[in-house]
Amino acid sequence: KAVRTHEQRKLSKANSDAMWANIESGRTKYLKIIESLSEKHNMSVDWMSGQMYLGGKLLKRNRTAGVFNAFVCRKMRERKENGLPMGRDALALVTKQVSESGEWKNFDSEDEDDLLKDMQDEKEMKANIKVTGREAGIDIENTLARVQPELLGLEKRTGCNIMWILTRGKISNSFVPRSYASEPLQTAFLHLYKSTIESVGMQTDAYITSGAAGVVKITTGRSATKLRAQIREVIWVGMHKSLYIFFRVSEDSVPSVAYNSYDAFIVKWGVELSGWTEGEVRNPGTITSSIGLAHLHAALKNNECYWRELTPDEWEEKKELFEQQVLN
DNA sequence: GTAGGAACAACCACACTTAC
DNA sequence: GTAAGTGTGGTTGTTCCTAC
Repeated sequence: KAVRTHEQRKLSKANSDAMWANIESGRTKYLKIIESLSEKHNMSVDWMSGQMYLGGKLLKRNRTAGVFNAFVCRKMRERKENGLPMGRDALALVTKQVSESGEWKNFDSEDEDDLLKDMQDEKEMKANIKVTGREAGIDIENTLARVQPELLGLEKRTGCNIMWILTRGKISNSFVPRSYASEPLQTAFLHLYKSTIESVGMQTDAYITSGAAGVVKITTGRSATKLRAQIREVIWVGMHKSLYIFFRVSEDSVPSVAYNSYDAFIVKWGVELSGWTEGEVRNPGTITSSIGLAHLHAALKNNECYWRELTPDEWEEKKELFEQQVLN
């Protein structure tokens, strides 16, 4: 067997080092671009990274376009140019017409090439520059479809046991959590933890995305506005009741809820909102996440978040703290 | 400062064929 | 057998703006 000379090894090492140095330098430039774009457009670095790594014309498509679709594409364009109504029924109508006429089957290969090229050009013109949940879901599906057979093969060859769990990163991700465990691992999970790998996956997903179990995604209506209104109402009614019960404050003299000067409000009235779920107490209008609103709404409905009277010691402590804050 | 609606963005359904 | 892909408008979710 030929052995590389000392010089050859040295040269190879130098080339390898240079390559990694270039890669690192490229990474640095890339990260700087991501950072500057996220700052410029006021988007998170995570979001911009997703767009940069996964989006644009490089976006992977696994299916080749067929002549049928290309012909539908051309017919739709002609329809638009002729000023015919488009609307959401237009595509259904055109696909039906194309299907019934069978015209698309009678092209020679040259015409077919033209059709496909036209559609390709159009696609290039309006390349998908945004990464959406759909793309992420497809990416996960395709990747797992490639990985899973490899893992099964590894199990067969070596006798090892494998399990994995894939969860969402945030509640708005549109793909579903999934998991896999080999047979012995499934049995072991059932005996040791009285739980299946699927349920562990689902629970983990719920914890990661919403921070607590039992949070249900809101899907109906203009929920944010409705929830905010309901939250405000429950808070106001609760405050009214507690001020009346504790201090006999009449309906006419009930203060408006001062979210922005909440500390001063506590010091003045000696009551506080206990069990607030979204950090510091603030105007529900500033809570932009629907899941955050749902959290708070559920807590108020379940009386986990409620108005309570401060004890004399607590009130005194709050007053002192507030005075110090004002002085500072 | 507060409340709520408007504007904007993202996602999905629709009929049909065919690549995978 | 399943789902991607063809274009548009309706629905849903988020952010911004205005009236009080």
